Amino acid sequence: MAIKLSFEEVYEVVKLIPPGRVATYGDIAAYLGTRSSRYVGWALNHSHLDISVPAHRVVNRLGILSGRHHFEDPNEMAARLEAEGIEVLNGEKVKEFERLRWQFHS
DNA sequence: CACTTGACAACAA
DNA sequence: CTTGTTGCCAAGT
Repeated sequence: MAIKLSFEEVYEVVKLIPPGRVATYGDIAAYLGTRSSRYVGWALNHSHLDISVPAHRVVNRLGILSGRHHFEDPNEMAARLEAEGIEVLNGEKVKEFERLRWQFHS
């Protein structure tokens, strides 16, 4: 499907992440052809208006749920991941992140 | 156009 | 662990 514009580009990429997998801001940025991971996070910040965007599958390069504070309940992000079979340590870090990390366009 | 802001990344101290 | 700097780049003001 054709990539749209700006924020929607990020949304579309995030939607490509299958359940039980996660991706980093840097990976998404690279897939979009930019090196600005900040842009991805910033776009995701506006994604609250679009519930179809699985923002809980996006973590920083360490596998930390750095965006959990932006959910209404910080625990919800980890809860959603666990519901998909992803183990979360201390409710903030994805277990075996390197193995679960989704790689776009192999 | 100039400046600031970000759910980042990588490094320095 | 913390704080700070630099790079990055679209959107907001």
